[in-house]
Amino acid sequence: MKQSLASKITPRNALDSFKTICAKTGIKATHQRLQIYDEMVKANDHPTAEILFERLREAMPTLSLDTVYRTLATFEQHHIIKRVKTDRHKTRYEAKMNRHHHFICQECETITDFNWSSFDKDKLPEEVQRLGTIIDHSITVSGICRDCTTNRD
Amino acid sequence: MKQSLASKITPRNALDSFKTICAKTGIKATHQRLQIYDEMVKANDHPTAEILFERLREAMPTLSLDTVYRTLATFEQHHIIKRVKTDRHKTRYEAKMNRHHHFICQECETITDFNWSSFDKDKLPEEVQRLGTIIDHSITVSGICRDCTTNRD
DNA sequence: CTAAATGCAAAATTTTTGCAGTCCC
DNA sequence: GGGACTGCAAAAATTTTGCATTTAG
Repeated sequence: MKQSLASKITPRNALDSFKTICAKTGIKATHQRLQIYDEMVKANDHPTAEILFERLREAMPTLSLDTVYRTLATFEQHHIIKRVKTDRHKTRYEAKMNRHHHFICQECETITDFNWSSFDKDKLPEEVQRLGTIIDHSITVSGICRDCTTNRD
Repeated sequence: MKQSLASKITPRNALDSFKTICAKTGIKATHQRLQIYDEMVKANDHPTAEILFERLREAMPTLSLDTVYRTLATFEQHHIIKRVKTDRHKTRYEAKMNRHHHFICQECETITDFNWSSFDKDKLPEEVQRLGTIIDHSITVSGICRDCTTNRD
């Protein structure tokens, strides 16, 4: 996989680096985008567009939900963030761009990242490579998280 | 993973076996469910609820889309079919219940199944097992399929 | 300046729900 | 017969779009 622009950026210098990302991708560094990106980098809970909107609204009362949607779509196109595939309908997003995998709780919908470096080193089977050009791949584990298991009747 | 009820059923005897599935799961074997299940077993293109509805409508003019949604939800609850996670909004479904993985074309949204038995034999890392009870897991590969690569300008 | 981005409102898309009637077990 | 299921219509939920205005480069 191609090294992504955002992969070297830590929360600490996210705001400083965002202008560089914009310069490289050719998108404009607006106030809204800056804030949305910052919030995405801080978030480790794979928020939906709506959740992100609620978080940002406090500091930006005039922000509109459609701008959040449009911005996230733009970020995704430029590989600044990723969509996360879940079984549910609401699309969720993450700014963590290095390779990792997801555990998704079927009960509470919490998404937890995990690493599996020995898997990451493996090549995908020939059969898959023949299907086309591979851009990305990851493992999704679905189950019931510890919290939900404990809290069950 | 627990062996699913539908996994031994081939298209040939799908209709015959559907009543058995219903008996085991305790759901009623209605005409609509029979037809929807049959269509799902025949389909190898991971259709959406709407596409399935269109296919069935010819033979069942009074079928309604909400019944298709409700039926697919019921089937999913009883592990008769699975939802397929895609980046896009429309939920897609499949009746192939044995372990396999997906290649999803980012251009045409075609989902192609592939097998990777050596991966399937591996245990997930300890780190993941600690997150909770694992129900299922699979690999999603995203890329551009051969057809889309060829047809590009 | 100018093309791109935003906010507002309205629409489009996808999925769910209430209810009255129908059908399986 | 009784509870589960269906169809209809209407609503809910999620995402997208058109347009006038504002803003970054």
